[in-house]
Parts: sequence; C-alpha cells; structure tokens
Amino acid sequence: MPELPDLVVFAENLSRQFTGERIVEAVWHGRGGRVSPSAEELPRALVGRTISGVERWGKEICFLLDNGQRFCVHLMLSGRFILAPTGKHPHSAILTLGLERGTLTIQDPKGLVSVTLDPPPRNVPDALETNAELLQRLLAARPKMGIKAFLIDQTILRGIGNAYADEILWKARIHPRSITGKIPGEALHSFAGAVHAVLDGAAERIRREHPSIIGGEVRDFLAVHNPSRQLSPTGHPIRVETVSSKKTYFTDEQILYE
Amino acid sequence: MPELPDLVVFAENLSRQFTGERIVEAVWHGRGGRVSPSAEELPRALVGRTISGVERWGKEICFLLDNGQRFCVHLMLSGRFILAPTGKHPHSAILTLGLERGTLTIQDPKGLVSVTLDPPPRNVPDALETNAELLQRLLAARPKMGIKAFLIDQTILRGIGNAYADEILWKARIHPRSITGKIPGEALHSFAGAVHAVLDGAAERIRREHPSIIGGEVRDFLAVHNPSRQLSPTGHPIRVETVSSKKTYFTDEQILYE
DNA sequence: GCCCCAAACAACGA
DNA sequence: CTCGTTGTTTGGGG
Repeated sequence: MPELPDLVVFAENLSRQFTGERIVEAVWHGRGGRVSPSAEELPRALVGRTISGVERWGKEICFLLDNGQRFCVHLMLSGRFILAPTGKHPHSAILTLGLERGTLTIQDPKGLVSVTLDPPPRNVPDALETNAELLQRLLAARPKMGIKAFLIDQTILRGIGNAYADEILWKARIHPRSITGKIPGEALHSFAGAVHAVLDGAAERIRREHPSIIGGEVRDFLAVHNPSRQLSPTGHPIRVETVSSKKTYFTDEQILYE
Repeated sequence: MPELPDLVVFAENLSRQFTGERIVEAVWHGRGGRVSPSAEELPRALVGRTISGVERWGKEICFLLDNGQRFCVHLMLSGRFILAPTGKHPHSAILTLGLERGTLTIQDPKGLVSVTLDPPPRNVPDALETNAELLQRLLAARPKMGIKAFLIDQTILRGIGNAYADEILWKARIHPRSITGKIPGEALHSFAGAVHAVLDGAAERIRREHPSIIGGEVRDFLAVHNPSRQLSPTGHPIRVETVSSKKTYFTDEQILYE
C-alpha cells in the first residue's frame, strides 16, 4: 500500500500526464471495490468530462473535473494505477478509464479499492499541514491514546499510515507506546519537524529515483520500518513489536512518555 | 448498596406497610438525585394517589399507583428508604413522601438516587427468571465478554450487582475471568441453579433475620464476597483481584474457561 | 497493510 | 460500588 509520499508523487505524475485529457469511457468491472454514489451513476458523471488536475487528498488521489466535481480513489491495501493500451482490461481491474491517449486502470487483487464522486469535505487537517501548534491542539484533544494509534488515525490527521508513523516516531525519538497527553510541549517542535522531514524527504527521494511512478510503493530507504535492516541509521538494533494492534518497528533511542 | 435479595425483602416490607396508603405530600429536595420526567411534574403525579402495591423491578423498587402508573426508585450507591415521623426531613433527603400514617424518605448522601415515573419497559430478563436455556441464549448472544462483566450488565440480565456476581460464580465454580462463549453447555444447569440458590437463599435469610428491613444491606453471610472471611466455606483461601474493572472475590475452586 | 462496523473495555462525572 | 456517556481498543469482513 502506497503511503503519503508515494501518493504525492503519483498525483504529480498523473496530473502531468492527464491534465487536459477528456474521459471517453468509464467501465466499472463489478469484481470488488466500493463505489459511491453507484456503479450506474459513475460513467454518466465521468464520461465527457475533462480532467483539470490531479491531487492527493489524505490517502486518496482525486481527479479534478472540468465541471468542478472531484473523483477520488482510495487504493486501500493493494490497489494500483496502471497504464494500458487503449481497450485493454488488465487482471483484477476494478475500474477502467478510457482517455484520449490511453487507458488508466485501477487494479486491485484484494478488491478493496474505494472510489467516490465528490466526497464530503472532512474537517481533519492533512499531515503536511503539521506544525507544533497544530500537534499541541490535536494531542490535547485526545490525551490518552497511544501515539502510534494517534498518528495513523485518519479522523485526527490525514495521510500517515503504519510505515511512516514508525519513521516519524523514530526521527522524533518518541517511543511508539508513548501516551499522547504525556508528550511534553518542548518536544513538539522537533516532533512536527520530524513529520515534515520524513514525509517531504521521502517524497523528494521517490520523485528523484522514480520520476514517473504512478503505482506500487517505494520503501527501500526507510530507516526503521524496513525488514531488510537490522540497525537504525545510528546503529541501534531495530525491534519489531505489535503496538496499537500494528506491526511496529522502533529502537531504544526512542523515549517513552507515559 | 443493597442488591437483589435485599431489594426483594424491602419490596415485601414496603408493600405490607404501605399498600392502601394515600400519598398526601411529595417533596423533591433538589439536593441531588435524578428525576424523570421532572421535579415539577412529580408532586402532581403522586399526590392524591393511593399505593396499590410495591415490587422489585431489576434493581429498582416500584410503587404501583391506583391509576396504573408506576413510580420507581433506584437507590444507586448509597440511597436508602427511611421512615420518619410525619413532617420530618432527615439529612440528605432527596425525596419525601408524606403518607397518611407516616413519612417515607429517600435519603442519599451521594445524591445519585434516580426516580422515574412510568419507566419504559425493558426487554431484558430479570435474574430470577434465569434457567439453563435462558443462560445459553444470553451467553451465545455475547460470546466474548468476561463472565463477571456479563453478570452485572443490566442490559443483559437485570438485578445482579458486584457482590452477588461473586457469590454466584463461586457457587457455580466458574472463575470470574472466564469468557462467556467458552463456558460449556453442560455447566449451564448448575450455573442457573447457582443463580437461584444464591439469590433466593439470600432473600430468605434476610427475610428471616431482618423481618421488617427496608434500608441498608445485609452482607455478613456472604461466602466469598466478604472482607471478614479469609476462607471460603469449603476452606479455600479467598483471593481479591480486579476483574472487569470490579473488585472481585474468588477462590481456586473456580474453573477458568477461556 | 486499509477502512468500516460492532462489540468489549476503560475512565469520568453525577 | 451504580448508571450514563464518551472515548479507545480490538476483532472480523470486504
């Protein structure tokens, strides 16, 4: 499952590639996936529209349409975008969008992808809006959660998944079992800084190393949430435990606030 | 806090004493307590009515009125009924009912008592309706609870509180940390039998030893939920632990099903 | 690994 | 040690 930095680059590349293209066909394959408002409505809403841009919205990729509507795709666990020659329908295709110069398919072997036309606005900040004051406010509002559960809760802050939560907590030197309300105010600047350093840095790296990526995920450079590493970049052994019901990678460099 | 057997005897005694009496005054003292529909409505609904009976309903004591309405009192943690000479208002009085031949006061130092006129019917069986088939059905409906939490949950079965839950589980030889869905069907007859043996036996004992009791609680004869005992009646040391967030007394005679 | 829902659990106040 | 309410955690299914 791609996470926020992957999605940032996907959106850039999809936008570059498809802005200005008209949708000539939309086929819902009916073999899984969730669609709102309905599979019948979808082609009527999409076909004939021109894509005026593509952007990341939390963990979703949204196609902006020329009539002001937004068509958003959540890739969930195993969804991915695929470019195929016009008319081709790859395996486990959920939705195929025929465009003027090619076919964009959303594929998902697990069939969990969710697509939504004009999703309701969410009153939840995006992870890239993070700063110390915002963190302070969000932490104060939920003072007795595990910090790991807090970071990946999309109703609190949008965009961070399991892998990057570990990366951020390691960068901030905060133990994943720490309690939200116990993290001292003095730590919040470096915490907020870690959010940006990790997410922006990862997006920049993916952008540089995979300039036209629109699918899959790039994880090989992660510092601790990385099964191929035994030691953190600073040489401390990486532990793997279940924290807040999630597989969690961390080291003893991280301070436990509880 | 009186529990079911105490309340059974309270209801008998209040019924004997007040059936046929007319309510001539009802004073809500406004120093705590919860009243439904409202403190203003209450005197209008009660004054002038004649009490046609008193009965226990779950953990509540209900006064049946001659117009078919029911006036129910939940004593919560520290509420109690007190008889006072007409016109007297004891300390921490919540509600005073002036009757033809005396004054019945509901007193509660913690101010948690709740009184309700015509409480809505609850679709929940009473503990004294317990039999093996009922237990089977209720356990199957909530198969992954702790059995202690199950027994004291008033939305599942009405009337059992913390102390008698321990007594019943000891009598049934079921460990309080057992999981509802893991208790074997063969144990349900003795489990249901234990519910009745404990509750009916306690009521009978209270009735015999305190023939006119309407307040307080009698606990001195409890087998395990009893700080004055070190050993169960069968000579096993009594353990005290927190189970399902409640102080729980049990012994190693009780089988853990999990 | 994702989201949603429902059930179970814990904490707090009245 | 009671009942609500609210918030958090956990488990299952798509």
